[in-house]
Amino acid sequence: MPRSRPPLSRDRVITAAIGLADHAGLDALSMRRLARELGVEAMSLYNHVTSKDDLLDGMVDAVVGEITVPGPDPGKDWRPAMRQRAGSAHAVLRRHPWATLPLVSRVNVGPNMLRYTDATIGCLRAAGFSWALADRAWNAMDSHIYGFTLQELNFPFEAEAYRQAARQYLPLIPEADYPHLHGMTVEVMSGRHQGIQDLGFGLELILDGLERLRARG
Amino acid sequence: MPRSRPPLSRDRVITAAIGLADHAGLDALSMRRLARELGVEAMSLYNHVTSKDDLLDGMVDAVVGEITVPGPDPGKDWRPAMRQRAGSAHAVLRRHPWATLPLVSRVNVGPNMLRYTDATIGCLRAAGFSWALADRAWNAMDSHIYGFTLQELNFPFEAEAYRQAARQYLPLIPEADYPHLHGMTVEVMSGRHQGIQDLGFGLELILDGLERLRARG
DNA sequence: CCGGGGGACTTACACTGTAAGCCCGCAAAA
DNA sequence: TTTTGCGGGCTTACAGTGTAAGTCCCCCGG
Repeated sequence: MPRSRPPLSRDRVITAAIGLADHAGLDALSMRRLARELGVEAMSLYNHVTSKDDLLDGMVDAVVGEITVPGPDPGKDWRPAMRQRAGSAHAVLRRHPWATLPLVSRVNVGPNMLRYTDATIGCLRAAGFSWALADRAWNAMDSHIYGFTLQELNFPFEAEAYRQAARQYLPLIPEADYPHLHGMTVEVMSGRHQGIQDLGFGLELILDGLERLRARG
Repeated sequence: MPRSRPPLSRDRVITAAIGLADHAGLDALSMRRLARELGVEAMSLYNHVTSKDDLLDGMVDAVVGEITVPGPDPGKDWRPAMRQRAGSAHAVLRRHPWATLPLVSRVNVGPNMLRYTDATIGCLRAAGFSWALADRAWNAMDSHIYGFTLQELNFPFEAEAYRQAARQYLPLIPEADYPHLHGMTVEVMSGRHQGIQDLGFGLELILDGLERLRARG
């Protein structure tokens, strides 16, 4: 006898949707498929979610909830807190590769998102940033985090796979037409420097610049 | 008598698709709708485009073709060339607001894209960047450009409209729960500093940091 | 014991991308 | 001039999408 399944709920729907997107991609997330995963019919989902967009908003906010929020008092140096914030956001977005696009391409005002940005602004303010500078600083750091993560998602993560990809693309990049890009590709293939960039490189440039502006008052 | 329309071609299809996406949004771009716009049936498009993804690739590459490419020799200072490149990319992506997402979320190897990155790398190399540093520099700058543009697209452009938006969102941000974000929102509403950020702020931080690294060799 | 309501269900609609096959008109070959 | 081939537009069809509307049943409070 099929035991009566646990009752549906908004949380169960969102959690299942995240799981589905995680291992089958966002394209595979359709209301019918998600319902099947939950042992339910498609239209039943609409008792807990007003639309697919609403579902997506819930998914994104749940993912943002996984990010470690910076503490309110950064102490003498605010930069470690921001490094940790960026690292955590990046790690979470890597765990849910589908999430970055909806995160950056729609306004999100879920509770986790609000808490996340509130903590960030609070940390900057406590470190002595003016409102205006905190706004710009937050914007610059997030631009980097999201932009970097998006670019990174298009490429293989492992160094060896990255070299393979370079070799695969090389025929598309004849030296006569694109000498510098060709050279860069060969350089990557050689392994002399792996193309895997780290988030920290650009982030440190930004943090250093911000610290100078902050100190200047 | 209806004069026979000009013959279809890949370029005509792509150009019409860009026009449609520009003024009706990417969601409105369906093969049937695009065909109607061209006075043709949907399936006819497939004689010039292998799939909708192929069409999207073509559209993105055409948009990238509008970006002004940096010259090969930056002279004494490479930074003006990169400023101009970033500004041009940003302006183009603002002209085609739908384009940033497909640009960052898929691998693009169209001729314009290749030319664009080739010129960028060439410019950095000519300025004395090592392969490795040029790669990281390029990555950091593009992360900022794309991340910034994406964030910006979610908000109104005009200062007054921005203040309006802040006022509209304020009820969602009770001071008790989100004191700092609330404070920031009030600050924006007051007009003491307009939330409109400029691309240059973060970009200059990155350029300065890169110049230091370059000079250090 | 008897409503009433919440939640899952069925059906239906307009729309999507695109595979398969038809058919006409024009250009090159005979 | 006639024949032939074929490129490019056309029609039809299919599986899949989000979701509006309406039905039914079960459980819980009065």
